Amino acid sequence: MGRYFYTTPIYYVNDVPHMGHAYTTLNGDALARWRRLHGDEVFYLTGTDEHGLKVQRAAEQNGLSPQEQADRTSKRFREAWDLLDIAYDDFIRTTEPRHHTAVQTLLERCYENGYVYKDTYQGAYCVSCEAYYAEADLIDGNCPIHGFPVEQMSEDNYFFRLSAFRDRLLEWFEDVPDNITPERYRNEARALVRGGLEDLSITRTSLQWGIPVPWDSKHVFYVWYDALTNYATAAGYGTDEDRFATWWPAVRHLLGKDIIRFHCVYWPAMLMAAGVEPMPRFHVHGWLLVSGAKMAKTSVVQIAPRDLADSIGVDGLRYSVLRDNPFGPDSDFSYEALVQRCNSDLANGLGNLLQRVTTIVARSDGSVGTAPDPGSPLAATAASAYEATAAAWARVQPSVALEETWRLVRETNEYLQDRQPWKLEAGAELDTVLGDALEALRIVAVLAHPAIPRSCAEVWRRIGLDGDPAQARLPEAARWGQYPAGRTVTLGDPLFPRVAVD
RNA sequence: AGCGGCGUAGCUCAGUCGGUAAGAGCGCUCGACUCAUAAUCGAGAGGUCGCCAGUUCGAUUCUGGCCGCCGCUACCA
Repeated sequence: MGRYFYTTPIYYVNDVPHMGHAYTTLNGDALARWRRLHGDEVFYLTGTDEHGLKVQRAAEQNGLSPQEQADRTSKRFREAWDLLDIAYDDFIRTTEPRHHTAVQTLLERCYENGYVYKDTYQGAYCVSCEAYYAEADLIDGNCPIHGFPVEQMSEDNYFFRLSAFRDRLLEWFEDVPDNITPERYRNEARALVRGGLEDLSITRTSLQWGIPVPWDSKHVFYVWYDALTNYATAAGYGTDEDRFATWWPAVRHLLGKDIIRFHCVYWPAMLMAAGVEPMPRFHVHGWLLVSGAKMAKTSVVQIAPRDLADSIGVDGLRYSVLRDNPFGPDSDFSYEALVQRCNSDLANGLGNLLQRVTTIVARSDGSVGTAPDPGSPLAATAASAYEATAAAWARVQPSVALEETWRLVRETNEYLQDRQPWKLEAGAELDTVLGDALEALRIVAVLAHPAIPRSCAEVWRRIGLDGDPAQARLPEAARWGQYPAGRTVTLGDPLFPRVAVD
């Protein structure tokens, strides 16, 4: 039995949930469900990042306290994930006491180990923004937001000695060939390390909405170092060392490519500085693009998951997102493509298959299901579909996994076309053909469960099985021949109604 | 500019650690079927695997160059 601790980034509460957030969260949910199907111990973590200047600002604008602002937006993320059937095991908020404890513990260890020191931070400061800007961000020497001249300011900050970790980080890359996948992002992360690392300022005195530095209460930790630590917090760091020892070695971070630097360079260095082992593993994905524009930063095209789920269904959305957007490269995201995928794979494919099988069963033998043929030609298809599906999930390629699973759907349709059960008289041959089709549906319901849990449970129910495919245990559950004769099969409304294109 | 990535059928994408591997789905054309959600099944058309050169018995797969697109370049999560 394995152990898997999957994480999403924690989402910043100055923004409401959109498909960019949902993409990472759905992939994590499906991966977690796939592992649970194997009886593995799984801990799936998501949450919200609630400190920092932007939250303080948003709160002021809305006439709220920062905590109220955080409460309000954090709730919207939980609602979005509940709507999408995200089975998270923990939802962490960085304003929780357990997180304060973990951040203070982790960074105090870094401090005690000599990797944190006080120095003066100097930079271009915009008084209106109350924020520093890098020279490159300035527009003709002016603040990019207000257009006013910036001032050279300086303040005392604590710095993290990132520069001390270059060699150890490179050793980590050397020792762990799959520390970051896909490989393209591993290369990018390694290039960042090789390119040279400068120390980082990790505290602020100009800001109140943050976690206080334990050895110097005038400072709060800068929000990134607060945020990254959430993964350790949730595993029990600083509050439950036994629990931490159990889960930390199993940690796998899912993240978008835009935050590689923070996750794949800064975070491992912080862990090294604090003496935490081992290093996490990282699974990095690209962006969903809408007409070539990154969804997360193009406010006009921000799409709320709810709006899509309303028109194509929760499982329609889950399936399409996972199937059509390979985990790794950037991919195009469009409503038309979602609808197309729902109609072809779900309505015409799985849904229609279920409908034709249950219809024929309902017309014969009083709706009672029959047993499959141990020597069915579909047995080999089911076996290879499972193997290929499992291999793809293991490589963190949900789109490929679903493609492989759907081979069984397709070949079952071919099989029915070939045997023409609607022409057969009641008897052994008809029983065998229907038994085979029901068995194929049973196996598909298990293999597809990570992507479309709700629909698979309904398939399970309609073919007369007890419980839920979530309770099935792979790889045994994929073995051909387990559908029991004598169950009552239910004919219902189409499982996935076709979606109109407009 | 430096560093990094991407470029495979109309579309969305797999794949090749160099050799019968040029693939899938969708879309399209023709045909079959009618149990089923105008669904299903079969056949077919469609690509010099961005361009050029090199290494090799052989490259889409390796190396170099070029073209096109994109990301990062540090305190904006």
